[in-house]
Amino acid sequence: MKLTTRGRYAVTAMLDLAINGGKRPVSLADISGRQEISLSYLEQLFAKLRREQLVTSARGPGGGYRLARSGEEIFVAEIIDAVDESVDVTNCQGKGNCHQGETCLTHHLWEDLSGQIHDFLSQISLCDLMEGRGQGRGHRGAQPQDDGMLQTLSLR
Amino acid sequence: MKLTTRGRYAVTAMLDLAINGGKRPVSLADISGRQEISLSYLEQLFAKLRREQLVTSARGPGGGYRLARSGEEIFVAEIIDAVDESVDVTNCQGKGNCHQGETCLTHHLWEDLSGQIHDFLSQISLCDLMEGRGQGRGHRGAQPQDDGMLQTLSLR
DNA sequence: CCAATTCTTGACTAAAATAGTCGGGAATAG
DNA sequence: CTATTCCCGACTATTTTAGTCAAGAATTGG
Repeated sequence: MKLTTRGRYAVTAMLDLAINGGKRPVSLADISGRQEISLSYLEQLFAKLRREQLVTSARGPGGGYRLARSGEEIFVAEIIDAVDESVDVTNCQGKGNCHQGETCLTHHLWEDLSGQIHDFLSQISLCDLMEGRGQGRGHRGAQPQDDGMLQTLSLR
Repeated sequence: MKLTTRGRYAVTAMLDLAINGGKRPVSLADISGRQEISLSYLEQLFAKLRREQLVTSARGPGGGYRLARSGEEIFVAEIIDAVDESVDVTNCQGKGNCHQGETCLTHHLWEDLSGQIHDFLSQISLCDLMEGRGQGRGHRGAQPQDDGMLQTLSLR
């Protein structure tokens, strides 16, 4: 798992698609204009998103992209995975050249940690983002004093 | 918030410090050897970690670095923040040039999302990582079939 | 005091990733 | 037809990452 501006672009574009995509597909030119992302760069991102079956495309006038599934079924982790190839944690995998197991230990720890972040982002759907809160289906019962999306996540 | 190999290096190094640092400080040369990270690169990272008061240093023979606090009180988010300056989400901040509020909307959403990841990583301490599980103080009661650190995080 | 050790700092470099450009296509709606 | 839009590959500029080098300051052990 990796978290860069590229992933942000992709999430932003998908969110734009979720918001502005009704009956008709949305053209990249539109997204480019609204989100101020270079058109050609969007093309590259959407090539990947399409390969991962997160969007479908339609050519010709009035064409564009639409979400391949409903916003509830598309999760942030999928989007980031599609465009950001994950970091390689591989210094010593398989080769057994890690002396006292130290290197392998920390590698596994990191893998586990990024796995947890991944799981976390797998619970936040585009729909959750649209509704203005990010905690997805791992919900806590709504508190009375909930004030939108800026509360912290509770992990109880 | 940003998540790159650089942050991984820092977490790994801090973990090494937590594991191998008892009474005596640990030299960067040692960490470099164990974790296979270039010494000079470690120096740069530790300069930042020191500035953020996550470690203390001692010069001279037998010198090195030690954690500034106990492992329970140092959280992954702090480490990553110290070395990875966060991404700038700023396309239109303040200037009010975001037309229908669209751009600002997604920017805020992203800020919130990365804020949540930040909060999440703020709950995982070095100690948690050492003990072989990453879920920090937001713990669930230990299940009988818990098998180390590779279980997924439960968000119930 | 001396010498080896270790941190401290800054400047520099190489390699990789990111962001963006360009030009030519192919499909398709009107 | 033709304008629109996706599609694709190659190319480039910029930034970030990772690593190098060199000089210097503090400190410990002998």
